[in-house]
Amino acid sequence: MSLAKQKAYESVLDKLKHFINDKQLQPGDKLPSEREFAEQLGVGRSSVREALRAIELLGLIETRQGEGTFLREYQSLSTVRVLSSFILQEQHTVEEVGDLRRLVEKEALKLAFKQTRQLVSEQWLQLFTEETTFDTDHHYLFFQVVFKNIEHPLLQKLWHFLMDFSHHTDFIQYNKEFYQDLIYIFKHNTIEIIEDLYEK
Amino acid sequence: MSLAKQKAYESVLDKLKHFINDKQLQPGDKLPSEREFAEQLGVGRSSVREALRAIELLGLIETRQGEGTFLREYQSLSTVRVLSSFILQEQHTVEEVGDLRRLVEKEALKLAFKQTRQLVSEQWLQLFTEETTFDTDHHYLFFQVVFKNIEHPLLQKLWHFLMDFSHHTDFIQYNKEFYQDLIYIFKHNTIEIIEDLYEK
DNA sequence: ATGGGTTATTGGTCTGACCAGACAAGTAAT
DNA sequence: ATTACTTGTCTGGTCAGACCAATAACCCAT
Repeated sequence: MSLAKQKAYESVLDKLKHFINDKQLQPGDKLPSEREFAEQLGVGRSSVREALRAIELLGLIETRQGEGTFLREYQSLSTVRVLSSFILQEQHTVEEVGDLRRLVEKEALKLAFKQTRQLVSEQWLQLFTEETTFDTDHHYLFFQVVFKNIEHPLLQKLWHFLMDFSHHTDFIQYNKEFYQDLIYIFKHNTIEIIEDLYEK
Repeated sequence: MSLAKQKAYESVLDKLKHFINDKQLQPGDKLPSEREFAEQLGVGRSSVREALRAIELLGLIETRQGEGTFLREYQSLSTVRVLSSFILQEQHTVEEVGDLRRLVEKEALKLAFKQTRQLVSEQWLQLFTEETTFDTDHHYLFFQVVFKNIEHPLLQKLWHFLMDFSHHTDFIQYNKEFYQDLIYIFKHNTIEIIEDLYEK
């Protein structure tokens, strides 16, 4: 039926995906050489390269001439840099990304509240010094604490992605009270208040 | 100093960026052919292809054999989709995807409640016939109504993606009462109840 | 053991070839 | 004149081979 014929480089990506999965490869591990992989899959080396270049641009792999191709820790920064350099201001998506980011943050806060309420609030307090500036970087650190303490890699990755996007397009604006309220809530209040905090 | 020598396909991407900018190309417009572009830039066609394949994977362009390469409307989540197919290889994420899906659905419900409460509940009622089965397909239709009525493409795309994933890995199980409760809430209650419904 | 040169391997790049899909112009049949 | 077919020429899709550049592995002389 309506099966769009898959391109060679796309099938290479699928195979690569399986390969990584089967061999349980970790970041830093070496992938097969381009020539070897091409022969294994029965495709041309150029097709393998197209696939590798694509995910290299995504920051998923790193290639070193003379050495090989290596799995990399996901660096969403590079992705965002590439994307935002192509996408000139799409106004509505910027806003929508912000919505989604706040949504994810809120849910993460609730998880943190349930799971590691005490631990998080302690680490938060350490973030505040005399000269704390409440900019995007501070926001990042603040929620970094949250995501590091909850067990939810997917939520964390999504958040990172959304943060990077915001970083390059918009500024994150919460006032000082927002963070102070959160700390107070974690110390004294109940979880329902978090919802209220985000309703405004 | 620290100029890491740029790869050919990366310089192609830069040039392409400028090209799009200079010519003020819009989504749907045609890019130069691979051969022509290669000659213009003084690089091989394979390098041009590596660049194009990379941003094709990002969903920035669309190629049609025999016709050419065309600029595409930016699909912000196509990136996430690609990344996810690589990142979501760990087993424990099936559950996490479910979490995220419920999160998105809940937020969408709240939006729908605020924006098009009446319209949604009317359309919901039409979904229930005598022989309604409460399976994944029904769940899809039920929330399809929600997402079609709220103005949030990003949330909608993310939900679609998560639904696709759930479809292939897990089944979505809510009992009949869940949907009936929602309809009742939209008719008679206040928005806070939605939160309660998801807490159980 | 150590240093240095040689060799093999890997990615980086280009070229040329051929296939397949799309399309327009030209041509033959009606 | 209209229609249907053929052909040429665009386009991307793919492959094989060649060569360069950088690194790693090896071997040998010291």
